[in-house]
Amino acid sequence: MAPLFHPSREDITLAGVLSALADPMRLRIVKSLMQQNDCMSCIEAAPCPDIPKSTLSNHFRILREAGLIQTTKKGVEHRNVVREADINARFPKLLKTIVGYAE
Amino acid sequence: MAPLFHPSREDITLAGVLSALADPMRLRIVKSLMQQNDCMSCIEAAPCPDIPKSTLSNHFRILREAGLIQTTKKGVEHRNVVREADINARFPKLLKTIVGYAE
DNA sequence: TTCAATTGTTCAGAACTAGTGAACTATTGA
DNA sequence: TCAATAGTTCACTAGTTCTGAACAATTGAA
Repeated sequence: MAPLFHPSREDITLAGVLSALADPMRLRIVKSLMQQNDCMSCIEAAPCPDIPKSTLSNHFRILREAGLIQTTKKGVEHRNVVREADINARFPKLLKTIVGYAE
Repeated sequence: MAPLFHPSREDITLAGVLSALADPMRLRIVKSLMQQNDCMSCIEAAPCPDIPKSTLSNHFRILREAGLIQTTKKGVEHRNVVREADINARFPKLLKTIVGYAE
């Protein structure tokens, strides 16, 4: 399987971050990942259980390619964590401000 | 002609604001409107002169419907201004943080 | 080893959205 | 009355998103 793509810190763009977070489901995923202070599988981080997994997989790909999350394979599941340091280095306070308004 | 639609302050959503600002052209429009401290016509606020006017009109509609700008007719042109007070009331610091990172 | 269960990706088609030229409306000034 | 200007609306095309189905990888049990 092709390795999962993650942009380097410098390649994280404002437009990419904003459009990734503009989707309510993705914003809730990021919020729960940040609250967890730990890695979560895609299913654990999903905001509700009845989302088709192809849809969920797509949302995680968008978050990953925007540079918002880091995904590593661990056994059968993918562990996800928010790249807070990278986002904060690039756009200080942006992530906290936006996620703070997430329901 | 139908009057231009503007959402009330309470109807401004985070997702609407983020997806409106996720487009680089719209973000630049908002930034130049904020720097101007005055109303601007659509053409004045456009980031470059060769944008088709239907495209420009569409971007202004999206900004308007997201609650980011207030548009009023004045003679032959439309004067636009950012609804800073409304956005700040709804999502304090959000606008300034995002626009601060606009190129 | 083999098989089933679990987690997630990829593919393809349907539904939706965005960009744009052309036609249109409204206002102004000559 | 006519031309010029500023925007909107329409229709078409191109591209994106959502989703079910098929697939791949890992694990644990028989």
